[in-house]
Amino acid sequence: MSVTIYDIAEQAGVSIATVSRVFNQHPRVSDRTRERVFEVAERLDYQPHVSARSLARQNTNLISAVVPMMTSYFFMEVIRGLQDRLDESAYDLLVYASRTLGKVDGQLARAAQKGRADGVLLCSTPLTEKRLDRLQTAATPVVLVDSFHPDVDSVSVDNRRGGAIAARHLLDLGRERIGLILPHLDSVPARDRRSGYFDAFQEAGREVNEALIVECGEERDHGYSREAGYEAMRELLARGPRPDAVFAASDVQALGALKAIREAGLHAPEDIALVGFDDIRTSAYVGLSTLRQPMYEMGKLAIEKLFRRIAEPDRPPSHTTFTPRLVTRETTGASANA
Amino acid sequence: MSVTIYDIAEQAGVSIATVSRVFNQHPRVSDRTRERVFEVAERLDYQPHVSARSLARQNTNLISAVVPMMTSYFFMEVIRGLQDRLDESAYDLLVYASRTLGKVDGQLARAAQKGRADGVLLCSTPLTEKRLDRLQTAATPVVLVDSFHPDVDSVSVDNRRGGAIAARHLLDLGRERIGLILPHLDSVPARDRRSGYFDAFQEAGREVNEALIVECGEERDHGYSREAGYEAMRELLARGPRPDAVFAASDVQALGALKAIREAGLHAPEDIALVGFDDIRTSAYVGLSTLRQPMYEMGKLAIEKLFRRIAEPDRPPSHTTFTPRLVTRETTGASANA
DNA sequence: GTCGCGATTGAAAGCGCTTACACCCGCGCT
DNA sequence: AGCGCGGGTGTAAGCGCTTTCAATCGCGAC
Repeated sequence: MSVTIYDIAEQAGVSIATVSRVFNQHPRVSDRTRERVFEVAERLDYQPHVSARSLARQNTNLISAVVPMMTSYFFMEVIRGLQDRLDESAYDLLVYASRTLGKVDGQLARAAQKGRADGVLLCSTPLTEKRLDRLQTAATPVVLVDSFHPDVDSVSVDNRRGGAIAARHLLDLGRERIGLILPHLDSVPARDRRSGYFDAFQEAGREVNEALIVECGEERDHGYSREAGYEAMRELLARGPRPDAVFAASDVQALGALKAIREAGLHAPEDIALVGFDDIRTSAYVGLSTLRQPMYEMGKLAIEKLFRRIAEPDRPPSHTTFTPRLVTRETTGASANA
Repeated sequence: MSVTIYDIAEQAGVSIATVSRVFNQHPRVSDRTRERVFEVAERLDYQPHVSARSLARQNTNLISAVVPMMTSYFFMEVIRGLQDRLDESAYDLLVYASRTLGKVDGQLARAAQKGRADGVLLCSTPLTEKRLDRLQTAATPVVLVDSFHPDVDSVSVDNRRGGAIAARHLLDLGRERIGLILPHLDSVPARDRRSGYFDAFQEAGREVNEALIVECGEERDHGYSREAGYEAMRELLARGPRPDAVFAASDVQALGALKAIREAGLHAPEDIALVGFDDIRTSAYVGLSTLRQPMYEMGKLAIEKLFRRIAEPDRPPSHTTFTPRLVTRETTGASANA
């Protein structure tokens, strides 16, 4: 049906081996033959068949990225980083996204199926032993993004440190009653940010007031939602002596919290200083102080690491941790400049 | 190296054909053999090799999506729709994203390469004859998203109608001097929204005042940026008798415009009513009136159409146009309720 | 004039799977 | 007893490409 190397070989009067060599830039092909082959290929509008090539070469030039909750700005940016790096290579990107963490194992299975891709990027997903097993029997190179395992390459953010920076910032402002709004604690980053919050108090020689901590029980989006933040803030305001500062472990929640604050007739930062985490787009717009992660760079680096591992499967695992950067805006008293 | 059907055939005491049949749910396999094969496969941890299967079957179970400017919320949602629909199928998604329209042809070439994918989704990209040619010689089924060509399936939004609705809304508010902020006019949706704006004036028997139309010349993101909107609004304010309403052809621009309005000491909607287009996340948050497109549904439907076309390559092209829905919020006088 | 060598090329064996075709077998019929 | 039939299975020919190995051809060196 469609044109193959056989057609080209025939019309160019050479063997298919030679045609293949031409397309693979094999050095030992005479210039004359090369030109002839190219000429015929052009004329017939030849395109190599990807699957055939993959089968013969035993590689796919494909990278799969498993990305739960891709809706978030975080992953958008990460993926942008991936793409930009991949653009410079011959690899294409297979995206396995899902709304829930529950589907991750299914996606991972598909992503790492034999002959599917040359490498897998696993994002924001704890690497259980079972998952590791699957990946190892599949012998697929993996890089973890926003997650950690000692035996596997990873690119992540020091969420704990970030949490500490956030809490510290609020402490530095002289606030006394600093609340904490958390997503569902199944989320590893959430737990780490929480730990950081505790760290900051400890360092400052202050006691954490557990009454000021609210965890969203919501399943949907793991509690990473505006609504969850809104409810949490209302809860916090209802509970009793009101906080004079709040660290929301994600920006979407912080935005919900901000709404609750305003509805209560209060103001940020005067009545309640507010810090989020992530630096999503809206944050800049509304002047929310937050912790920014180098998402784009993480994406680029992840691909970089994956390439390195594909090239040298036996190199020791490498881990990179970025420290999130505090971005102070109106909600903690910086003057407007968004 | 890794386990193949030969290994299974050997250990199960059958031929490779039978093993293959078992995995393809071929009806004519005795229950006993089937069980034996499954048992061995399980034990050896067998996984079919994707490329080999693709080559033999001449299909890939892959769909490629070419998505310029994926950063936008619009595409996030579209992709979410794609994913949700694909999840129910055996297909995986290949994403070709790029920041600029300039790379689209390269991406399209890769996306539609022979043996790469069973179908292509081309988003927000005018289908030139050259592109159509390439796709037709590749014989790859295509569905256009947010773009139109009579010969090819498409799912799109009636941008012209949307533009008219927006302008009409402002006219209905009794505004006299209604400005228009446009992205770069290379963008087809931008041109259509502009036409709609003209339509509304015509219908209302009113004259368009060209002095109130500003087009962003910016190349980056095709002028779909906050900065572009900001500059455009300042330009508009500087030009002379100031508008009492503005239709910004995209929300990001509208947000920039809103900032410029506030900086000028003015208020929306009192001094200047503002309508955007897209309903990005931040819009709900800041109370920007806008036109909402059913992005998620578009994604789902696009896949649906692609599947249908893959199944029946010769069916006549089908076109679906969604009409964007006006969402009125504070910037055109609705009371706060975000 | 012959030999050896490197540069070119072709033949053919895969890569792992699907599938058309043929074969075998046991069954119910006549 | 002989026949046709259909379920269950194996054989083998691809799918379109890569790559090893060997063959061929000049060409300069002897």
